[in-house]
Amino acid sequence: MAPRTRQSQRRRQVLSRERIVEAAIELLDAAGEGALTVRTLTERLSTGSGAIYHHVGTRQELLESAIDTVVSAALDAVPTPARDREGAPEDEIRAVALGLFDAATRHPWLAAQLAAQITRNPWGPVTLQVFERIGRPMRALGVPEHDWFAASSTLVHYILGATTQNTQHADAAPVGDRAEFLDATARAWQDLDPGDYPFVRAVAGQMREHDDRRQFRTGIDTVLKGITATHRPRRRQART
Amino acid sequence: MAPRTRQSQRRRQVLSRERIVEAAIELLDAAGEGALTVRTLTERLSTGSGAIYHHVGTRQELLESAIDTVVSAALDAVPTPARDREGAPEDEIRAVALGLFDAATRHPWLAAQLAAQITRNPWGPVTLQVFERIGRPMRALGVPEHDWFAASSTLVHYILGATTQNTQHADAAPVGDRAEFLDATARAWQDLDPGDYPFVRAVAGQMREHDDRRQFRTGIDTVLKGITATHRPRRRQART
DNA sequence: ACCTGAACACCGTTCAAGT
DNA sequence: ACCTGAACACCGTTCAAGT
Repeated sequence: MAPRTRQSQRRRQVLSRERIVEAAIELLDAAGEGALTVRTLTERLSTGSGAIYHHVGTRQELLESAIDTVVSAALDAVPTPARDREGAPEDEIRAVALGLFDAATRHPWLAAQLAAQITRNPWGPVTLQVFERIGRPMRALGVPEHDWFAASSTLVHYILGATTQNTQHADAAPVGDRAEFLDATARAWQDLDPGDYPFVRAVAGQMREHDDRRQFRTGIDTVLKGITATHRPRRRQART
Repeated sequence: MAPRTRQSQRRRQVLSRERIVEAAIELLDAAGEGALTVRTLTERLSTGSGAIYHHVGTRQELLESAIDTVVSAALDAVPTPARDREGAPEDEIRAVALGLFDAATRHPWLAAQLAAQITRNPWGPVTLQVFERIGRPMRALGVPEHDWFAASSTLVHYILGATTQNTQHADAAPVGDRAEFLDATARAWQDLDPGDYPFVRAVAGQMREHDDRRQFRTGIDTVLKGITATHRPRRRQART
């Protein structure tokens, strides 16, 4: 029916690195890291494996591109405040951190992959971007220049650890039964030997009722407070 | 030469779950996660693959046992203080955290695997142990009971994030050239566009000279300070 | 019960060959 | 330049068969 001039369109456009990365993200979102396979990719894009390697280099590299794409989009969506207003630095750090947290929630594979990739290449483009967006507002927090790297590292490490821990189990479970999962865990905790695990037993109830995102927010606030308390000590510090 | 009565000894004892886990840890230590293969394991233990599956269930399970073994050993090596002495809770939390950090340094595969496994099964035996050892002293920090779970989570998340980020790249690089690696990274950072990455550029020098372990320690102190500052506010909190 | 090792169904990656 | 798809060298896991 349609004229022949745009024939390439029905056959799913031309292949390109972007289209491959896009398809990879869809596969990852649908079923986790294990679902990203060169063969699945060739089916979805109806090509041969060679075509993919022509554009992409390696599966690992493709995964990195997927991470980079998602993280960049998340960070770009966080607005940069116009000028340093009242209490602005804390607000921006919170916004960046929550932007990452929410991206990890939307893409359940992200946190684990991000953590793994950062260990593999600690200073790749993704880490760089995260550091820049966290570090820039941090400077307005009263931290002396020689502590900038340490303070921003602490924030970034907390963000990475918390998102990894909180975002859903990578491949397993149909996502919906989170409440059920927390409930089962809480019950298991309550059944622990009180001699061996008094603390875990005591917090089982809090664990069941906690809200991941809310807790992440208060965690960020705790770290921010630690940074400002260290560098703006009010009067002398209490001894004993 | 030796009498026949102990024939089993030369042929590397009998196979057991413990011996398999032990061999797995050796393989991991020697060459990272990729080196742990059922086939390599059968060669090292001179058996068939079926023998391994008879004892172990699955490769994933074996990996979890390896993690559990190493983490348990690290935590057990940290002494529990006799009674709550002066400033003891902070000291114990620091000791536990550093125990984990040092274990991750000795076993370069550990941090990444720990992070991955915790995402897979957030409340498995490993997480449980870590939480218990961190949470117990934390109670003496002045945190009200309804915040116990949140405060201990913040600590644990920071510990996991920082060890993951700081412990060497999993499989790559012969470990030795860390200084060289930091140097190359610092140079790359200094060459970044100052318009795009002013912060990262500014801290490149600090990055090169930083000491991972020392920085981890100050990170823990920052989080601890954040916790105590939140829950023991001196006078009223400064507004604006 | 404990072990053997061939066989199965998958991987990622390469490469001669086509257009 | 871009793509095809068979082939290669690996995986984890199973299972009939042995002791």
